[in-house]
Amino acid sequence: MQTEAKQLLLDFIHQMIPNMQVSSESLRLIADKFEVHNLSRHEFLLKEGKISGYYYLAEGFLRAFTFDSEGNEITTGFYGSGHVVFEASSFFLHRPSTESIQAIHDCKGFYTNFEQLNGLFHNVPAFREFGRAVLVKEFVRYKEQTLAMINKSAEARYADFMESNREIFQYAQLKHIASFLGITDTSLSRIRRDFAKK
Amino acid sequence: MQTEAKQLLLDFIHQMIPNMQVSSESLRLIADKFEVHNLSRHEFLLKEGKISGYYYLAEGFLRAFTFDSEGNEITTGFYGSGHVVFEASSFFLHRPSTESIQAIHDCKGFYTNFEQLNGLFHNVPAFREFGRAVLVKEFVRYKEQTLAMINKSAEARYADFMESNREIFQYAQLKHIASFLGITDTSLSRIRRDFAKK
DNA sequence: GAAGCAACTTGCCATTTGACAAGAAAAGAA
DNA sequence: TTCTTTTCTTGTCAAATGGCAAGTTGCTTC
Repeated sequence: MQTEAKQLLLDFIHQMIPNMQVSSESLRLIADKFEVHNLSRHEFLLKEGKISGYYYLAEGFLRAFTFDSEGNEITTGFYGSGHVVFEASSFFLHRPSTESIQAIHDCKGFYTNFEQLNGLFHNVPAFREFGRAVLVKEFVRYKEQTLAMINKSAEARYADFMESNREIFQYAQLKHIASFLGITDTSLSRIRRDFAKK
Repeated sequence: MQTEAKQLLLDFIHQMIPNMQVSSESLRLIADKFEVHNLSRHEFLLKEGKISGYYYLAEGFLRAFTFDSEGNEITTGFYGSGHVVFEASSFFLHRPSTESIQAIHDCKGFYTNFEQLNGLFHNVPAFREFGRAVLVKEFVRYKEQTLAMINKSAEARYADFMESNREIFQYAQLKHIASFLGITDTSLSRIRRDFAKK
């Protein structure tokens, strides 16, 4: 069902492994193991304490967050269309997640779990390559994000965020962007005031 | 040369993919692509601006660091024996590293680069699985480390670090541990004073 | 061993940052 | 639409944190 909608997923797979031929039989096997999963704004893809699945986000925006030692909600990531979204520790170790992931805009995508994904790795060689490419992409992305927290000032991180995430910036709340940048909403407000002056 | 020394590497590979049979021919291929690489204390495995390789640390201790926007050195990771050490962004994207990696104790290990590793992935199927396992392990490790920075207080992170890294704690300088924990050496000193009181 | 250097601790002070609160603006519900 | 709730901004204030400097300890090197 909804196989035509899954074309988005198959296109994405092809795009992640451009050098590999994938038979239509393999594509069918892959599409079968993902199910259409849409979210409306504020709905959760993953709740703290649950075990993360593997979600290809075809359309919409998501936000991951956790809590600091004083109980403040801290945003750990934003995701736009074209990303595979999962919480690595929870997904690979089958452990309860300390992060939650929530839609900040209506989302369309395709969902699967560890077992199904492992089955595909086993049965569809080209899909292993896809899995590896996703892993590399997300690891690199996460390292760059965390290193920027060290290397750049809050002002610079804010400027970069606005610049390279124009779309997400439209939908995310400022308080969520603030905690993502490692500051409070108060401080972000002051940074924005100073930016506006120039 | 030094093939007998490389047994440590081969043992490690076997341990990372316990369910797979690897022919002795394959093992030879793998061992050939790694070269023995030892470091004395204070020597660099990777310098900022260079492109990261792939290093299996058989013995010794390493420290990764970068600089914040005010020029302070910030330690981003410690590594003990049994770890594969590389800077993900630099290694996978062939880009100059923003981190440096330095020995904090004499090290023995085995080194290779992206091209050699890719060749192995191509020629030795079981090694692909090893590469994937390493990637998962390091990604999970890094996520847990960065989430702990949010979820736990500096005191708790210090207690955890002492508890689960007794060996590294022996060799690492307190100022390096301090920046790893996200605080200054001054603050760590005060935390230690308070810990000692109880 | 002695001298020199680096690491660690501690006190004092300045500054940044966040907490809190009040008001304005925007978004959502009825 | 109007009412209600949430978000955002801005001010004041308090507190945590870091910078700096001095003193001590412990390594290293000659």
